[in-house]
Amino acid sequence: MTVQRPWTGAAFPRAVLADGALTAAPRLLGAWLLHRVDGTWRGGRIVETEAYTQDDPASHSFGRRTPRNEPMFGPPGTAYVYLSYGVHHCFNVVTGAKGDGEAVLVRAILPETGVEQIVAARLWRGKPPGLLVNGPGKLCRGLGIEPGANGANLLARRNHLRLLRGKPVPADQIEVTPRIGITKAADWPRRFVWRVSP
DNA sequence: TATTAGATTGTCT
DNA sequence: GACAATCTAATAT
Repeated sequence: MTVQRPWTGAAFPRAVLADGALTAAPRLLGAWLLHRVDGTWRGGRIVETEAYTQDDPASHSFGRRTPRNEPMFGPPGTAYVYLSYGVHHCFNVVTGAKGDGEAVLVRAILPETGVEQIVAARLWRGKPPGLLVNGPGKLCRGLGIEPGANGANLLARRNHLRLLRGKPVPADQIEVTPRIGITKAADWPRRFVWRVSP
């Protein structure tokens, strides 16, 4: 089934995000992430997430509150975008109550609208990328998410960067694994993947 | 096919 | 000054 105009859907429920990153991360699978660039919506359903909480040594919010991690302490539904390795940007959905330093890193989506633009944006030295936008850096490049989106409200209807409610993914289709690319708390099972089974 | 090195810059110590 | 929630291309096998 293909949804023709996903951007007309309802915003993702704020209450789920307010419940915290550990609850929200699996619930965000199947939700729609959409970004309007030059009048065209790019996006698709989220298929991979990671949870980061304040008591987590791997989280940017671990320890003290700084200018960089400030958005993570904002209200649920806020966007947190940061520069990774001086090269890539990564996109998070802030969770927990305002004042809690929590977020869910969105690592991958299934491109379902604006696919041509996504593919074009990901061109790298003339080589065409695969269809699945897997990897947080590639996701931001493909969707055109930039630092300007940092702190934006993802649940506001008029925004260009939006998070919409999707059909919840059954628990038996969710795989839980350790997170990718971290050195601290590397064995914590806080990565959630929507196992796309045929 | 698997492993490794290099890019590149904001942030915090 | 060290390091990082990554990605790509090159090299080795």
